[in-house]
Amino acid sequence: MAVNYWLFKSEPDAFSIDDLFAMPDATDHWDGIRNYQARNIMRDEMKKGDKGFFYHSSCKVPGVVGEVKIVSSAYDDHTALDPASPYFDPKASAENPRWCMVDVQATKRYPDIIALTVLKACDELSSMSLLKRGNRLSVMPVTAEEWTFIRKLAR
DNA sequence: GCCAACGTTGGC
DNA sequence: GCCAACGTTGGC
Repeated sequence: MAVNYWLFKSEPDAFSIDDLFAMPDATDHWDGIRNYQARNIMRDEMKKGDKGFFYHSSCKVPGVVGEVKIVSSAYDDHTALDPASPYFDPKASAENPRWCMVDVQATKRYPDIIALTVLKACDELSSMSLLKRGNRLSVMPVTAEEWTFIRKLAR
């Protein structure tokens, strides 16, 4: 099956690409997704071997900062069951965990951020999910064309 | 810190 | 099942 491409948003103050690189094997689980659309994407469409951009949001210069590889398919997000976790969901249970996550491994950090303003200026990306008005999904699909084009912007 | 856009909740 | 109220996201 062909490799699919994704974009993972994260607030760098909470979890940046450097934080991911600092983990053993530069790998961590992408927990805390509490949006059904994003969950369904992870659960139903993401698979091991897929690739993704790491995107920094809600910060001084939002944009794509590097690349990750998906190293596991989706499994239960245990943080939903942990009352001490900020991602605790009282409606989740062991029988119905509700939420899931995948494991991602950082593979590349771009020397310079590819800023959102730069992406917006590219006609080639005019239909990209990330740039659609009002889009707030924290995990979203990227087409092969967009993947190739954006990678070329990295130095 | 503001605000537009969107998702979720809960009363009816 | 509708919809108003509320909470969250995220760029600016």
